[in-house]
Amino acid sequence: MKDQLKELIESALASLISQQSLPADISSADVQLERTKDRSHGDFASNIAMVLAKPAKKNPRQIATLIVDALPQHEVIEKVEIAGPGFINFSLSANSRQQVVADVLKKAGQFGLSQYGNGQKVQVEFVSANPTGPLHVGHGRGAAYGSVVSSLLKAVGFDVHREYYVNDAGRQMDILATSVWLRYLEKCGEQFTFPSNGYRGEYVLDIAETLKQQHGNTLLHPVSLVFEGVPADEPQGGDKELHIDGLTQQAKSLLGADMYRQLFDLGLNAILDDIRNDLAGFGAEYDEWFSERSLVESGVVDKAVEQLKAANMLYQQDGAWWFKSTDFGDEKDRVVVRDNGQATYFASDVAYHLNKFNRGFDQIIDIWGADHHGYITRVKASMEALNQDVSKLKVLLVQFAVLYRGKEKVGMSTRSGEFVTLRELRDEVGKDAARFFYVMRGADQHMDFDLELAKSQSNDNPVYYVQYAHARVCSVFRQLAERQMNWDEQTGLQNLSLLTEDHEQALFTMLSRYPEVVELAAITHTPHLLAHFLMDLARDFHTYYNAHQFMTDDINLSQARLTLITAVRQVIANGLGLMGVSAPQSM
RNA sequence: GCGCCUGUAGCUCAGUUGGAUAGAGUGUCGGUUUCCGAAGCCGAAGGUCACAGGUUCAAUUCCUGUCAGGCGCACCA
Repeated sequence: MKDQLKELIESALASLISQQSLPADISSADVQLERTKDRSHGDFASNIAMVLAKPAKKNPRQIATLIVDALPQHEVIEKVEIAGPGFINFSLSANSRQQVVADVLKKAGQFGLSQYGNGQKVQVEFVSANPTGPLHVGHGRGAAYGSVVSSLLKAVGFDVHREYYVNDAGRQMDILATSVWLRYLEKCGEQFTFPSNGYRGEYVLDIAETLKQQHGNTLLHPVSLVFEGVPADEPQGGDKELHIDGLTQQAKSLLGADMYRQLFDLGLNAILDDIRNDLAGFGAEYDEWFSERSLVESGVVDKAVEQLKAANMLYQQDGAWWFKSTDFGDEKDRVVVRDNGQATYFASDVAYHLNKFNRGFDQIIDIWGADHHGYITRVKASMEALNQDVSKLKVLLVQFAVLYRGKEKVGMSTRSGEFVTLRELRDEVGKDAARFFYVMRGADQHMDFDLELAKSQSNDNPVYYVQYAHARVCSVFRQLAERQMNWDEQTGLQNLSLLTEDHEQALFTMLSRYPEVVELAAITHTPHLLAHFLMDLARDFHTYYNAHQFMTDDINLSQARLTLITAVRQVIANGLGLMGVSAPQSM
């Protein structure tokens, strides 16, 4: 519809240019056509006359008149008006406004999908939380956002590959493994002070219990031996980092490399399974779980470092290898290999991103928590240094949701184990409400998440409002059956012209906007537009419901109305589907 | 100190990538049910779009500065 109008304007411009009424260097990209906010301004408005005022050296209303006169006749247009400073307002014909209902019913679940992306390959990486503990509500926003962005891109024709980067290498995982072992020692009856920097969550005890069931007391070493030569912990006037690293060394040497690896994997797999499970239950599906350890152990990380060296992008200082990221606008250079020979987290990130580029994606989207924004520059710098096309890489930041319990702010710390898990949120609020709530706000908006409110299941939560609209249509059809009546789609479609009420016209407009909203939300990575659209559509439906009877004495009118609300139900279902929220028949 | 994000109704947030009279939910106040689900609907009140400049036909939107809040600034992940 919009495209049709645009073509008409372009052909008007072309004929004006050929008549030399307008200068020739006007590009069709200048043609902007927008939905009007106000019904009295018609359906679409173009500001083209005002944009052209300067280059054409004519006043906008004069240009608008020229364009309107040159506009070809077409059945979709009911009326064209020039208004305000030079807007050209288009009103669509009743016939073309109704057309959308037939379109919705015909395409059903496919309505709103498009081929905009043309099959381009897009990789979307999201959540990627360290497998050192269960996901908490902070990860929930990234999970909801990432999965809806993926669905939207898929809906508009991109070939989407969703990925979770598993940080299963590195020091944090060693600390987890060490924590598990120490809890195991406690279960074996040993007594000592748990390291201040260890993982203290309940889940560590569970894994330790599994370890004990599998291995009995065979991994038991006396505490005196375990703590022998280990630097003091912070509360004892020492350094907590050196303390925990010392304990990790003890674990490795006392248990041996093979046994330590078993212990390590037990913890890793237990937590990773939990995360997988959790995300699946939250409606966040993945195509691939990409292991950092696989990059390290297959030498890909070392290779990436070598490539940087070969490109003359590294230098050695104080025993470490530094990447010249300042050459690419970073505020300081970054260490890639530490003086102890260990590669940094950044090194594997370079390798991982290089791997993404090598896999041939047209677009690479990283969705990170806002606390990682400092990494954007250095990661992009490394790809630039390795001659990759950095414009393919987009990093989308998701701001933090500050948790409240009523008026009270909820503190969060993974180490101390005092946090609200995503699973807890799901159990109490439900997947639907949680997802809708998270995605309802722009990702760059710092949002307040009130757990009390989300748990309350009150109508403060807009997801019920939208779902209720869907259920309400279903209810109408149940009522229809009870009255021994039925719905005839053909009769309905043939009588759409009877739907002349303002409420009905408003719904036509809303339905035809849906594909535009999906496309815009997809390409600008802003799923909250879809959430807001659904709330608006639901409100328009509820208003309509209250104002008019669907089952009237006039059979043709009734059939037309039933056809309209069936289309409304379909679009709500499609929209909720993209958001990963269910569309219940009754509530 | 530097960087990123944010500042819009009492509160939570939209604002179609510069457009016409700045919107919704919630809260407050008032109305609404012989009728398809009242988880609904209708109305009222509520604004210096943080502040000050600049860019142009037009600025909540873009630029600069100031103020305020969040988050980062490791040879941690």
